[in-house]
Amino acid sequence: MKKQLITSALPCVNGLPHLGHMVGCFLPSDVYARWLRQKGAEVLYICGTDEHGTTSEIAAAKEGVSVEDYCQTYHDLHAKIYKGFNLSFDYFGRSSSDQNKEITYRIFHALDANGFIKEKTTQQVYSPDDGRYLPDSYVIGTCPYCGYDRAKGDQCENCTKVLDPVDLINPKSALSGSTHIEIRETKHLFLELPKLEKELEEWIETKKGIWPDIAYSIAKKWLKEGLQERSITRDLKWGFSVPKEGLEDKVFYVWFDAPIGYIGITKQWADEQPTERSWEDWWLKPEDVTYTEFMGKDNIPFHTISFPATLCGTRENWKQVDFLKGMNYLNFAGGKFSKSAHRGIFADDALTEFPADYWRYWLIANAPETGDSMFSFEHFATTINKDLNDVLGNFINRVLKMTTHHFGAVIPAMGPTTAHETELYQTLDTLVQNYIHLMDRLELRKAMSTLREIWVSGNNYIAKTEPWKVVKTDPAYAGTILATALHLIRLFAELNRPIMPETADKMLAILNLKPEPVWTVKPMSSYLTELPAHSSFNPSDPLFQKISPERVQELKLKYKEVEA
RNA sequence: CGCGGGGUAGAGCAGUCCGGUAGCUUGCCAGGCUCAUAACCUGGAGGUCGUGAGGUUCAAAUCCCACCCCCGCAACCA
Repeated sequence: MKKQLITSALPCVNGLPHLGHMVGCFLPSDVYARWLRQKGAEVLYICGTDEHGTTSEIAAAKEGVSVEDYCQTYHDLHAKIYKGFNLSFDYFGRSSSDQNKEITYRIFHALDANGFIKEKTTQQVYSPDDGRYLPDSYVIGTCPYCGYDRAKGDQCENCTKVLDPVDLINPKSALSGSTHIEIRETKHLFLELPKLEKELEEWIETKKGIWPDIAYSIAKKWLKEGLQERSITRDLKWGFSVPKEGLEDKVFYVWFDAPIGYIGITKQWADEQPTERSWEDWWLKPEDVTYTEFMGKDNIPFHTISFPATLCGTRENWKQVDFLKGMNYLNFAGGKFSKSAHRGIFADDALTEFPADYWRYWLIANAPETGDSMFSFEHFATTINKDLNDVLGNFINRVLKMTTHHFGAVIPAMGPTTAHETELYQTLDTLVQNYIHLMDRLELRKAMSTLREIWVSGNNYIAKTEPWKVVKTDPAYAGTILATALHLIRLFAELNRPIMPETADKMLAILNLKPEPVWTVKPMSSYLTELPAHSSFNPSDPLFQKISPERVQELKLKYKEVEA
């Protein structure tokens, strides 16, 4: 297997992630990274905070701290939350790192040398009282079309007309409220995307039917409309200063250096152990690497057009994305997620309510793969109660209790098997193959539905063999049944591992086992018979707890979920 | 006519590319079991597949056309 490079979209350092962000890129990428590692692949899983841009500058000013301190604080906060969700990044870096600066400059110089960078004079809004240029959306005024008096300079929220800041009547700064607004001419650099359009189109065409529809169709849409020269610099202080004569007081636009951050962060990782790690092995030897990107749909244009074009224009042999897992949005039944309005579930709050594995399972099982999906506490509670408690948790519990009661806390000896076991082996051989196939293809919801079927097959086996009866007449066969069931706990643990790592470890710990670094599927006839007889296990309390209807009501109130 | 996605049992979804008896989960009803977290297993009821007595076809959820409705995005808010 080739080396597996995995990246999750870099979260903006401002603002904390909510469930939509978790399911949009972090959790699916983590599940995939864990899955591939478990299969024995050499994986490098990269993420980090995206720190540049106007928003960081302004937010830092509001908190009265330097932008460097602000970003450090929030970077650490992000890292802590992701750790709480058990995201297994090999490195969680920063787009503002020196390493990223170095790579960004290298790429910029190559693009410039190859004639893909163009200098143009543009008109920008300047606010003398704020002492800075204003992004379009930071200029507010009266919409010339509908008269709405709080229209933003990029678009009127009331009539949805797309605007230019100069169109606004009585424009003022959204920061200071100052009405003293100037239009200044300023030089900026543009990436000449039209020159690369044909190459991009040919490349995207090779992804038809391979990438998720949403990724392919969004890329095609941009190409169909024709690419435009895209500005890669901004009049800001916070960012990488532009290494070109006459432009040193400007910085690169966040969308230029953020995707390059995947590479820069890889170098941060490599620099920690320079003798053993090489970032070039991952990014400049494309034939050795399979690269999978994860992101929400808003990120797709930048990862299918701008970033590939950026790499392509260097004429160096950069690794381009092989598979792009684009996700739709997870919405909240109570309306848009809003931290300030305390509406919706943010990642830090989520962990105070339930263990990470509850969220991980629900979010992956309900991932918005084909369309936007909705989070509601009702649905969450039903899934957790039914799938995790009744089907999986109860299976483990009934097997452990029954075995302990009749045989003590040891794995009973495995005797001759019957048609029941043969049927179980056949069912599971098929289901496990399906599960592997779906996980490999990143069809997460279908994979979870198959995983559930696998758990159900355990309960089904117990129901058919009725060990509580058999033990009275044929204790040896009852031992075989329960030994088989204990083996199932190990199987389930291995299959659960990418999704619910903590639970999987607990399940293995019950059997006094440790996760095997590499798990390879074997025929069930051998996999479900190989644990040594009479080895002890640890009876455990139920692994999951149910969520009561009262608790659901409390949560709905607390997070402002309204009735549908 | 801005762009994209969607409208399939009460709810949440699959099936649509490559037309051929409408599937899954949950909820509901009944039965089995009583080892287990009042859990588990089995069976059943429930859908004119958004609308058009539209087009193509022996056959349409699936292909074509028109229309309606919902969600998201609109390139300096990551």
